[in-house]
Amino acid sequence: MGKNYYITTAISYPNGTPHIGHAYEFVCADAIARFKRLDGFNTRFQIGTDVHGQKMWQTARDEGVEPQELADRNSDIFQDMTDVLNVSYDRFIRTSDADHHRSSQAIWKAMADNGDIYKDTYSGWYSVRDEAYYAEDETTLSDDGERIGPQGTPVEWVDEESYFFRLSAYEERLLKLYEEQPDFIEPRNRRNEIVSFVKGGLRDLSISRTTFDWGVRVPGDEKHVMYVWVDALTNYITGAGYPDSNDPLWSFWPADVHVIGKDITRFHAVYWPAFLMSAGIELPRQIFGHGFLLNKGEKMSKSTGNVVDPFQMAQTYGVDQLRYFFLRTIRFGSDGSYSHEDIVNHTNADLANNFGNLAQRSLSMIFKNLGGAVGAIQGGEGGLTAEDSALLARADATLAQCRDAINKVVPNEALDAIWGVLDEANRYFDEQAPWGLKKTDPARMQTVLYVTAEVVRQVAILCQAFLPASSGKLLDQLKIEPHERDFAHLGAANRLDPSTVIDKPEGVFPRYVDPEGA
RNA sequence: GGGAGUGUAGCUCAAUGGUUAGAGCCAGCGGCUCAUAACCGCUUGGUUGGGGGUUCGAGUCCCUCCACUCCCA
Repeated sequence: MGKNYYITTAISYPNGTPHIGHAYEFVCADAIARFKRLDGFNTRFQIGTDVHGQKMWQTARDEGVEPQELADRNSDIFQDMTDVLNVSYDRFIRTSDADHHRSSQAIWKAMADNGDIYKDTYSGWYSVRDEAYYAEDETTLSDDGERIGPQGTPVEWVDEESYFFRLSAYEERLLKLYEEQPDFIEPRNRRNEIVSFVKGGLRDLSISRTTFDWGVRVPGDEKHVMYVWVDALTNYITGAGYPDSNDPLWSFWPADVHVIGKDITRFHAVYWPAFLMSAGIELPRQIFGHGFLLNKGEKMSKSTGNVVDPFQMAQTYGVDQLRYFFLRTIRFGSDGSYSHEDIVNHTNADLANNFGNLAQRSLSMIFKNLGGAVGAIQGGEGGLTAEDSALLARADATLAQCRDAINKVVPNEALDAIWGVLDEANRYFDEQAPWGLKKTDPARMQTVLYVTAEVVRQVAILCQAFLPASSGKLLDQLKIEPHERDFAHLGAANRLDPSTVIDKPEGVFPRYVDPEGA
């Protein structure tokens, strides 16, 4: 096994059902996880739900069910969605899991032992919906006399005993972290925001509540439950076996990257490293805050009714088609826009016409003219023309380009590189015109078909990270054994086996056609 | 109010201060017939948000204005 690689998404708050933004995050993280796995890393990928907090408690109460019941029901839907989207998680954690309670209590104790937790009285305005406290001057009175916070959500006065975390003591250490490890927060502009936030001064953080009991109990003081973010963030080390340093999973910590939405960067880039420093635990290597998906350039919200159901989208366009759209057309880290037209255009132009058709036209010729037998390159490697060699060299070089892109957490650039190969392969196929060679030089035709099939093989292997189901089907058609599908089988050292005999090929990327009357 | 960004072709986006600002999609023309109405070639398309400045040279740096986004208050 190769080096360890640990990647996580944020854990979703299952107060409602998943929306397309969740799907986007899961798919992008999955592409990276799959890529690392194929590239020989001993990879662990965690995803899950954050089921605690006052909001869940209240929603459950409103529905007349137990919080656990609500948590289970909605977490199931989130987990279903990750399965539908072919997301290859190793663990789907739920913060109600027993080991997670143990882990959260352990980190609490570690922080307390370090003298960073003290009990005091908290007085102030609290927004249940934001899970956040606000100062008086951050709130306003709405027209109907209700006090609302800066996000426009109602706040209520609370005056309760609470434990506090000495966040103020970590200001300098955090700034030092951002400076010494400039890629701790990516992309850059979010790093700048966090730096200026911390420079503005940090206040101690209220980290427990007594007004409800849905959460992880504070060790030694049962009437308190932990502030939801304390236990939520801890999920990342729970998944690595914390606090049991003998657990084999502990070798995965520190995580290589936490993939999160840009809205929760502060929790991950300020609170989380402070908690870990306090508890004496290594810090994750990187926090990557991705952008939001906009519907035709507009924010999605329940009030405008433009919220799209990811299950429905997967059904309509196909899972790999949806994954492709997310991964190719949006630079991870920037906001992205989607529309029906955009998705259809990319599905047809890139998947069906470019990749799908290249596979189909080359494999069909092999099936029809060679009885499915791929055959060897005529004359061995020395029999290759300059055009053949150039195309193969380009395909061979693609893995390195993809690695660069994945290490920068920009999958779209990996796909740009792959599609560059496909463009060239279509051009090559056209210029070589094997259908003309059929009569004039059948041996040459066979070499052209071999070279093209080899490029299709390499592209399909690379694409497994992004389009797992379709790529798998293509590799099936090429009779590539499961153990020959990782990245170690790319490049000149492992060409397509000349003894391969394929069956009648079938297209793996259908064109999207709008239903009649739509 | 303070701070950080963004603004480039109809659309989505590229361009260490350095030839004539590029690519994909869309559109138009031509070619091909292996293939999924697919593929290949060519073409149209730009006052780089406006104005000013620095420079031999500015999409890029500076000032200012406009529009939008985000963070903080």
